[in-house]
Amino acid sequence: MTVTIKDIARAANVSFSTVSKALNGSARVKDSTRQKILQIAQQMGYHPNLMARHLVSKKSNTIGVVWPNVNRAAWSDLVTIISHKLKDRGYHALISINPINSSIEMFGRLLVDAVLVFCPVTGEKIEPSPHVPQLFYGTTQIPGHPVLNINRSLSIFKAVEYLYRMGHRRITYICCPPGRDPNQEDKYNGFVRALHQFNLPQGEEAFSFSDDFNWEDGCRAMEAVLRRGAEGFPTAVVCGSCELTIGVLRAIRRSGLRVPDDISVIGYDNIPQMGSLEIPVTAVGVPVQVMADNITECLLAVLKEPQTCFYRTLDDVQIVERGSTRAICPEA
Amino acid sequence: MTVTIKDIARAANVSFSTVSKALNGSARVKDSTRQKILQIAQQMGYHPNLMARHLVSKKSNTIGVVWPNVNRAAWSDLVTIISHKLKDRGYHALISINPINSSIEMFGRLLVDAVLVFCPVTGEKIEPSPHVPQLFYGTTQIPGHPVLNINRSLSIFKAVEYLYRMGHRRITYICCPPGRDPNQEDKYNGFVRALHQFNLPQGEEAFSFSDDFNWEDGCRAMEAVLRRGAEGFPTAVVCGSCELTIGVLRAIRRSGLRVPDDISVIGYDNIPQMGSLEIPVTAVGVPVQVMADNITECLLAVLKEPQTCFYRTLDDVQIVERGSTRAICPEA
DNA sequence: TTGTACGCGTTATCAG
DNA sequence: CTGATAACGCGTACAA
Repeated sequence: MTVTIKDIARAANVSFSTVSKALNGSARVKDSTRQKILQIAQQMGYHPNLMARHLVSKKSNTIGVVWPNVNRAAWSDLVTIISHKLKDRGYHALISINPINSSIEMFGRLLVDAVLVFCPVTGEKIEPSPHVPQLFYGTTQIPGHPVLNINRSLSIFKAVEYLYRMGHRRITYICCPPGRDPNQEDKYNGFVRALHQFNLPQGEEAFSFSDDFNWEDGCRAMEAVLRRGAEGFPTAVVCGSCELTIGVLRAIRRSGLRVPDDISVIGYDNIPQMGSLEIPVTAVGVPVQVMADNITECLLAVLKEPQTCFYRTLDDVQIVERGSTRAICPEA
Repeated sequence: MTVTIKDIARAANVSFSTVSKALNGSARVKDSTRQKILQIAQQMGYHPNLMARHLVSKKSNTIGVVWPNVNRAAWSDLVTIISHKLKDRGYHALISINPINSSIEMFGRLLVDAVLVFCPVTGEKIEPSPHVPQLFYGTTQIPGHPVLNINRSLSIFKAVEYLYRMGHRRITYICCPPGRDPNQEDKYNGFVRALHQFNLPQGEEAFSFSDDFNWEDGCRAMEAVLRRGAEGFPTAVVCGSCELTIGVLRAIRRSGLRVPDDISVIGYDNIPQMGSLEIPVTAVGVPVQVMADNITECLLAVLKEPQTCFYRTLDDVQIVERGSTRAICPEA
């Protein structure tokens, strides 16, 4: 059925090892022979059998990407860019959206050259595989393994700083509560740190926690804020994610208020989608392109140096202004 | 480094072929031996090498999914469900978001058991691989290969029918023009057929074509409609995709009109996201779950019968009402 | 320049 | 019940 180098060898009247050499561009083949072999391979529709090749060469030019939740908008761009970049480097990215450990296990068996794991905020405890170099993204330290993360704390801090400089003094943070997972802890800490730094009110009115990360949760959290009445009413809100921002905008619109005239909104997650919401939203965070670059480079580094172990955060936080915030005169 | 059945054999003082049998649950192994082997394998951290296994068994329990555009919301749910369903059937889905032909080629080499190809509306000509069973989804017929598609024409027809029954007589279709690709042709035909069937005005005012499928395109197309003034103004619009619907809603809101009081909106693409837009939108189309079920079954059928060739459309069109349309009194 | 022999990790077939 | 042995398709020393 499938055509192998032996078939080609037979057709070309040479040994199959000569075929192998010719196909792999070894110099030790006469040019005329190579031409003939290449041509025959072509017309017979030869495809190298990756399995067999890998079995002997320990190289598949393939990288496994574990991506447990496809739907998170923030990551679909990221994965796309990374996939392209890897392709430029000669690797083909294979994505699995099955549960983390099952995917790692599968990739381990498949003998991909390396695995990139996008760690979801919630969920199963990660069990690294000893059989393949892995890079983890978006989680806390994993002993013995390289981890890349983004500095969420700094992002949120800069968001508050930005609002503060525009004159805002009553700012509310809308996100999942800090206890939920380390990433939320991190963001929360950044917010609290900023409150201290700029001497802003730190009471209950500075927070509205959502139950989860769906837009409905953001909507509810914002509605709670709007119900607080004049004394607790902020002049600006910081949203902890793109999805939450959608809900926040929706709640504000439904209440009859307008962004940014009545209330300023700034969102976490520096992804293009922030510009496509019902109102384009100014966002803070590490740009997707920067993330993709760093992840790809790290991955290739890990590939070369399988034993490396580090915990590195990306601190290249940037603000993209889209007009969802307004400068105001701070009240005396 | 990696532990193989030979290592286990050595540790257990048996031959490697006995290990293989024990691991694969052959009945021809003494129970005590099996227990011992299993235990040793466990504690040595044995992982079967898929490559080697495949090399001999011609089976990888792996299915390649070619998914060229990750960002299309409609498909992310679909892929997720399919991945889960395949997992239940003992297959692990591997996704590639690289260009179609490159991905097919890669999967062909990797020797996945079958390939599912989501064909993007635009783009490269598809070159099926002779080395692996393939199922194509969402495109026109491909000679010699099984293709599954959805009946877009019927969906759009039913959307118009639905609006007609509610009393609407001036309905505008917002989508990419029919010449663009067969899928748009199909939708367009459904709309035109409905206009005929229900004797509705078929002039220019019944159409507003978008340049592309981004929400901005939908927005512009709807703005064009709104500029037409009273005589060309429809009481309802049919949107050709989820993304376009987002833009249409936005244009309507910006113009100060309200849905459904001033204008009814119905969207194509029966996906949950339609309920999460700024206004929940009534949508028509084959439900994602139905699509996933059919695709999975077809895929497994193709897997068993690699030579099958068919072109089948899914006609199970359903309307999910979300209150974005309003019954009106047709003017005499 | 070309061909031979071997091994990669596994399953399957047969003989013991 | 268990153990040799061949095969899967390929790359690579090494021999010719």
